[in-house]
Amino acid sequence: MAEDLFKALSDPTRRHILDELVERDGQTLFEICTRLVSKHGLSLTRQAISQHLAVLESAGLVRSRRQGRYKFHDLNTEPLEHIVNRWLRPGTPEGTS
Amino acid sequence: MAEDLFKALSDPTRRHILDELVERDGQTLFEICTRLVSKHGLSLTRQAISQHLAVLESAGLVRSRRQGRYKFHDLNTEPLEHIVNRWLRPGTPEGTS
DNA sequence: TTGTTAGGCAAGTGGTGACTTGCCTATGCT
DNA sequence: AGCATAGGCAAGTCACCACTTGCCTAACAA
Repeated sequence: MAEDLFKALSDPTRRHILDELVERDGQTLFEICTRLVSKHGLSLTRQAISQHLAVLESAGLVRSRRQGRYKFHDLNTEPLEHIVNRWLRPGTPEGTS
Repeated sequence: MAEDLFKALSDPTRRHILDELVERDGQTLFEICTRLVSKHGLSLTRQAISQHLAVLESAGLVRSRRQGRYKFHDLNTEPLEHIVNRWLRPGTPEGTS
């Protein structure tokens, strides 16, 4: 649903998580935690990141695959491509690509 | 700022306003109010829409021009084009357009 | 089996944002 | 002038969301 997508993107921490997954796909929860702390200076609990990942996953922006006791998270940019086209003028050159 | 842009898009009423402005550009506040009520069944106060328009305008998605006692609102899709490119994989075909 | 690591579940709290209500200013018409 | 229309300002309420705390389960290693 579009509602979940925009709500997922509305939080800056979740956008930082997406930034991390663009750099390196298939990260685990603890990896994302430590990289958010070291690179962006965010001091958040593991549960906070876990909840953010759940929101991103329900929005279709992140897909997760469980492997043993690890859970790897992969980015999925496909939902992003629809959100801009919604408000493009009919006849605008960018819409015809 | 990117923060304002995503926050502006996070509200469904604001997205409906953008939908209205795509259909007909340069609408006034009362026009947007009546069309939101008639087409989307939203029952909102004039002030609510006014505040939404202020948010959209501070995000750069709407530009307003005052003319007499009327204030016309125009859509500006330019900020939308940056938000997708942020998370496109380097090397993805869509990113090279 | 004991300990450690990776992750999940659930309740509670604080702050922000959407919406309303009430009143005020400004433009245009007669 | 007087009145109606188009819009703005400010305070107050309410619900939702981000975040924490505490405890629990599952997998691997010693």
